[in-house]
Amino acid sequence: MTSNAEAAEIFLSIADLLDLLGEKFKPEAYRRAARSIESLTEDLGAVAARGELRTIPGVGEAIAEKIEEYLKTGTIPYYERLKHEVPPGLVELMRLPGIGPKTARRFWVELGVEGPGELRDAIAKGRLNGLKGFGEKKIEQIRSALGDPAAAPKGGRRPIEEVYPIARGLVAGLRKGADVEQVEVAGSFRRCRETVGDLDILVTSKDPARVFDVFTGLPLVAEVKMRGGTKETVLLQDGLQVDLRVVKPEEFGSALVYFTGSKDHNIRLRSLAQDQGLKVNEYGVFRGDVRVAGATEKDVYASLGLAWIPPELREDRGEIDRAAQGKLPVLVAPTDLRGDLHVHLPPDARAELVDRLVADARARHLEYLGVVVAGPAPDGTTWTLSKDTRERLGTPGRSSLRLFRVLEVGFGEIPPALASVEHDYRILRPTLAAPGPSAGTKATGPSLLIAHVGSSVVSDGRALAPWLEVARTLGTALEVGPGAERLDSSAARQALESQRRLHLPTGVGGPTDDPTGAIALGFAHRAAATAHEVVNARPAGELSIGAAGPPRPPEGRSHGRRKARPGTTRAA
DNA sequence: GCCGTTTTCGGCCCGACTGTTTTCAGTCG
Repeated sequence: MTSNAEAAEIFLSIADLLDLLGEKFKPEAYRRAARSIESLTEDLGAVAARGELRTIPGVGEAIAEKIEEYLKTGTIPYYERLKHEVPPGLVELMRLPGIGPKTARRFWVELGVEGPGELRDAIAKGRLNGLKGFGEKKIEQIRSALGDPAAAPKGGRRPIEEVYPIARGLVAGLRKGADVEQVEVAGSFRRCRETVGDLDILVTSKDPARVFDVFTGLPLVAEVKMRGGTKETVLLQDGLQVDLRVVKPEEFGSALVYFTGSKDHNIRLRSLAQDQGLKVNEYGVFRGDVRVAGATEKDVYASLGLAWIPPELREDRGEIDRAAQGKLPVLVAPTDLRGDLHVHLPPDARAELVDRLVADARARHLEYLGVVVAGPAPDGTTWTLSKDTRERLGTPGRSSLRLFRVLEVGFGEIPPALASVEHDYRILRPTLAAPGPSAGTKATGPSLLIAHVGSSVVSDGRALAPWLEVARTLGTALEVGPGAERLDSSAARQALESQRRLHLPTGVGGPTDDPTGAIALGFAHRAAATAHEVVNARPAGELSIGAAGPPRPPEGRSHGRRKARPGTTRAA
């Protein structure tokens, strides 16, 4: 069994091992290839079958060859060889905070230390004393990293929906307590990646010291790891690391670009700048010593001849070329959403709850709601909305809000208990088993279907394919957003590539701090979805879920495909 | 190892911070 994720893992491991062997540029080359492979929307095998491995950014002759080996045999001889050269414990050492490849390598070469246990011994025996570059503090730092496994997680990403309320809380705390002008959470959080490793918060303020004081005093903050003049790093109580940076107003835009990333996007921006005789860093865009942009992101991109690029697209997947050509897609905006076809109410919903839902929908200028009137309860039984609730929903007063009745069912026959429930639309909630050949064929009838497919099913590109086929046959849209039952952004991109429309949940009627709607929109942006490709961006009278127009090509490098050099088959 | 529409060789992002340093190396993001 091979997979993109596993291949990416292997290349990351190769990079670590090369680091430990003291290689200079190869590790970064392997990491870049790993990042590209990981963000691929297509199975590596399929790319290889077309002979297009080398169109993947960062994949050249040598790595393409290794991918072929991996696909054929499930392993890479070069990797196996490296593993024999480097003791496995060294990789563990390198993952400890404060120890990088150079330091781990020195322990290995100079002290014969091959892992955490041996390093602990070496420290206890005083073998680090007198070693050049190792003073008391450094040794103590390493000792505590070795003794404290909780200090180890350099990695450990968590789902964005989990981090969302934390980020909001921190921003609110800063706004309330300190004299801050602009505040923005950057990093992969801003790009709305499915998982977030840490938070990067940028602020402008006339009083940085006060900002740090306020921040340190926030209840969520457990420990200050580092504090300088412009930057503070803290650990929250749950272990999440947060970097706070105070920047000057004239630098805010360039800092935001820089810290929003992605890394590959930034690298490409800089090389584009170099071509134009410009230099980009977090302080601005410079021609010589003259700042030509920096205060806003728009200025920064404009100074490079680019349209502003939405954060969710900044992954070096051709967005920079598109921005240069003025061909960026117009992404679906919150104001494009005209309804929400997937709203749940408990069967015994109190009147206030129903009224609040309707009021919230109006406040958001939604034109219609699809309320689930019947469906499966968590205990496996079925439930239907109470008569009271239905009547209350059915009398939206003078508002023009239109209501649809939605039935939520699995694939196949409608259960007898629900057969008599009147409905306008259906939501299909597939079981986690792969759909069979005849799955869903009975689910015809009312015009509009939304599949509620688990991303646990679809996280692997190949597992999604049969679902997309079913969705195509039935003409359903697919719901995108956070949580195990919706498509993540990569699955959403594939759905769009197979001409499916998306449904975006809005969180209407839910708690005000519910991030579902914002994250769903972010995922849709990562998939480069336009309003035309979102079913609930259509007016109530024109709801149709069929194909979203002409097929879109898979994303990739847009700047021409490089031809493989003939006759230069050099090994790594 | 990758990359390039001025390059097939010679670059490879770059700055803050820390600790150990009389000028810098390593880590981190």
